[in-house]
Amino acid sequence: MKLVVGNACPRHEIAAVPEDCAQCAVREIAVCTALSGPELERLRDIAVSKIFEPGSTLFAADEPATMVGTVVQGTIKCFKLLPDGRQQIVGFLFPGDFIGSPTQETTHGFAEALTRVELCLFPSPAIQRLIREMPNLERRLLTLASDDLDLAQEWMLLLGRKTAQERLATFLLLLAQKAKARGIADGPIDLPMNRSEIADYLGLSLETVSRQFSKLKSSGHIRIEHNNEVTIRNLDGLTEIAEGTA
Amino acid sequence: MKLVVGNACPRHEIAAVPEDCAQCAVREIAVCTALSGPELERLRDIAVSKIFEPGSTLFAADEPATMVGTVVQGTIKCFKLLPDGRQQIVGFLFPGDFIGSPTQETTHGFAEALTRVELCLFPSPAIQRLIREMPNLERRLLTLASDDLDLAQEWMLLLGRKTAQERLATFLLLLAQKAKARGIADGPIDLPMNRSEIADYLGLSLETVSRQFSKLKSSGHIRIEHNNEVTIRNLDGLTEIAEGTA
DNA sequence: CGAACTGTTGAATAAGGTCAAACCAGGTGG
DNA sequence: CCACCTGGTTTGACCTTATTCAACAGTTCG
Repeated sequence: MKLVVGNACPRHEIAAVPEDCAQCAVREIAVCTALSGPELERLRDIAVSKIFEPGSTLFAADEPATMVGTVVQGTIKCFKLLPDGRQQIVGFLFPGDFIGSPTQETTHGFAEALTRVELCLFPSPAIQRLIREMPNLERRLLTLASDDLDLAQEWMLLLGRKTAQERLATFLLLLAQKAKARGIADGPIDLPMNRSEIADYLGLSLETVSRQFSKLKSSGHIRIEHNNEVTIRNLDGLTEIAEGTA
Repeated sequence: MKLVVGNACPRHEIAAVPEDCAQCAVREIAVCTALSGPELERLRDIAVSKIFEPGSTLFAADEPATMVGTVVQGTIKCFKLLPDGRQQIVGFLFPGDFIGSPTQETTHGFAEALTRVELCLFPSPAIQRLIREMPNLERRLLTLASDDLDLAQEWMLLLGRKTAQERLATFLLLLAQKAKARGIADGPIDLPMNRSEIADYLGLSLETVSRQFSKLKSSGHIRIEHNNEVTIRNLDGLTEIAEGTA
């Protein structure tokens, strides 16, 4: 596996790259779970590891799509922009998530690192060749795309029809669920994004997000520590709020 | 190709089914464009034609996903519901569009016919077998899923960040664009859905949709006939409104 | 300590929702 | 033929929710 350092990454930040997929932190949950043996080796052979510092841009909209890959470490926000600067975050990506679309020629949105991010990248021409030759890989990508589509549609329901309170509750439950999928034990949920970014994900203003946090806190549904660690104290109650059945 | 009639379809409504894909109205734009010759024949062999009357349900949420297919005629709304009845339409499907996800075991939303709908359906087990054997088909499905995902994210931007006026303008431009893709010449756009359904797609109330129609009408951007035929009189202006640059 | 940042809270405002009445076709039946 | 109904739509008046603007608090870091 080759090692490349992102533009925004100072020399001294280069991380050690695992030679062996078996030791990879996200081996069990990323795209590569679809592969094993020689197929996995072929994928590893085209992989490039790249580090991005917090705040750095992974790609902008309407550029040629040169890379797709797996998030190994850190959190990414994917978003769309309106000409006047209004922003809608369409998804946060965590370790194990796949970034980029292997079928699209150009990017259709922006991606930015919220924390220090390590990516396991696959250059487009190479991955497209592999997809052709490895049906397992293509099936996995189709499954991922379908799941992403379903999540996006669930979010359309949230953005189109839910109240501010319901949106925040849904968001916290989603984070909890995603953390669980990554094998992170119950306990405080880490919020690698700030209030403004949560607002841009939920289609709200940052003040409204803050107010809704306060409400959930004072109603005893959650506890907040250091502004970026949330503990769910009443899962059922929070679920009812999220679904509008409270 | 077998012929099956949907529950809601009285006997006398059975339509003639084309024996030959070459004569199919959506041959040039549907999934099947990825295939030809013997592959196309194999797909046709598992296909089942089914008619749905306006208002009938194609499938509900959280059912086993037994079918996927192509819309041959008519318009479908796909939507999500909240327990209290709030509805978000996540997409309208027109002739040539693909419905259903071949990878998902259960449905994740509802689908309902807005007009008389003719579907060219592929039963799940059979299509999954074909996908395994025909990489062209799988690649096409991956492309479709990626495109759907992008549209869904574009809609998240609309639902999260656009004003009522911008939403309606964007909606009309989308319909015009989709009509064009189906090879329908410029000219009045047909609205097979009512104001309430447009509202449920745009995350608005039906009254707000109506008011925004009136505004676009009196500002000369559009003309409306019979409440369901819209002519765009100022494409550039409408585009500027849709993007928030007006 | 003070600057810069992020988050919280309050007051005023605006956008869109809700409720209700009027409108306008397209049918139905006297 | 025309009055009447009916469903969808439009329009108006009022209300609610979330936004905007603004002040303030808590942290972090030089």
